Amino acid sequence: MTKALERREKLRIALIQAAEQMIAERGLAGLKTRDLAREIGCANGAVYNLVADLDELILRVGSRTLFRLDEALTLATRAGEPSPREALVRIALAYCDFAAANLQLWRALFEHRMAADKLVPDWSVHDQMQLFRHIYQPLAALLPGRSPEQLGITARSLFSAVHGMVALGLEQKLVAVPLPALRKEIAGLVRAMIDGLAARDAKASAAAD
Amino acid sequence: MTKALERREKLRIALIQAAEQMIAERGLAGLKTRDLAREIGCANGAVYNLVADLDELILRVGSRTLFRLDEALTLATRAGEPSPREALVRIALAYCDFAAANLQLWRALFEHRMAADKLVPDWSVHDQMQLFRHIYQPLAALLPGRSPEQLGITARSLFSAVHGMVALGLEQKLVAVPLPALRKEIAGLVRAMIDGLAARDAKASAAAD
DNA sequence: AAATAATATTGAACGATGTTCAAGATTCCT
DNA sequence: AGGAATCTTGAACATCGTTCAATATTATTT
Repeated sequence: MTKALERREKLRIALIQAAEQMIAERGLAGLKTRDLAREIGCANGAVYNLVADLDELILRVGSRTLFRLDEALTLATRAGEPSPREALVRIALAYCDFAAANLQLWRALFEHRMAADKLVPDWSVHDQMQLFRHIYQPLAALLPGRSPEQLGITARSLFSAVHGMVALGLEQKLVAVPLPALRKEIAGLVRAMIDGLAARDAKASAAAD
Repeated sequence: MTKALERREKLRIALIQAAEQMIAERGLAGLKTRDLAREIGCANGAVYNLVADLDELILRVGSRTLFRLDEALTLATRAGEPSPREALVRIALAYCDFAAANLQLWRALFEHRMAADKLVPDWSVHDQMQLFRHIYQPLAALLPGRSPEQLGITARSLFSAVHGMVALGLEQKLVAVPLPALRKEIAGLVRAMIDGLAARDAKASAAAD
């Protein structure tokens, strides 16, 4: 009972890789079971032996994308000894760069929507939370007066704000903005947000004396 | 040659309204030509006498949504005489409230993606630009040192940042955050961004003396 | 007002798609 | 080696958006 399972596992991996490549090349809407089957050399029905449905396959690709994104964000603050403020700027720019370099795969993370009745499996939800931790530590250094809960919320807000700038900035619909200009804007607004938050906390802490 | 055209025009309007209601109730993916045809009382093929394809229909609904959103943002700063800073906060909260109250229609604005070859018609692109103008005026009052071009870019960045917070905040995927908490977060981060931007500009202008 | 031309509407049909499942091929255990 | 268990297959199904020849309706002409 090993030969069959080995083959299955190899095919499973090939399937996920083929799906990743297909999304990267043709977008989430370009992912077709028959093309996938032809690509990995099996019947189209066989896809459903490897994966429950397309939703799971998309989530599996999303998991890989999130992992690579996590690596990119980790790498962003490795070089030198950036201040917490500059670390946050670097993370934001790394997020922007990753999205630009992996446009379709990054879009798929947010475009995909499960059927209303089915719910996202645990392993997928868990992946998504990990991103905020990159922001959490520098933010904690910058805003020492805040509780862990407050910091978690603020970290998510900061991430969301940068995500919005990247999302609308990379959208062709609105005025196409060149990538360097977008990076400059992101860096500027991140610094402004941080300064504004720190000033507010400093004032609150002074008033408490 | 008037009887036929009148009927057509009435049906066209009914079609767009039916599509709007259907998206609001079942989401963009729940929009089906056969259901629309049954709803407005015509053959499913007749939909293509009223509208080129589903893309156009979705854009027409989007146009209506953008118009209502514009109204909501206009209304936000009408009452009282808010300072520019508070006007921007109100606009951001109005955006959040509109998105929450029109969740599916608001999502459709950003979920929809044209086929790669076809391009968005002019009348639809034009609509989208108008939103930034609400932000432009208060921002110009707060950052007097900036050129119109700089203000336009910053206005778009501010809008994008708020959009990101609303988009990820209303997403069920991530930790579901209650609406009042989201509104508080948005107000806080908008104030922080404005303060940070103003402080930066003030410092630059002082250095120029 | 009747006949004819022009136009609009219809709904069956097409091609694509995700998904299922009985039949056939393969693998595993004794 | 042979039978049981399992896996793979690809044809079939349901559902889409979209098209188009046939039909019904409206407009124009005599």
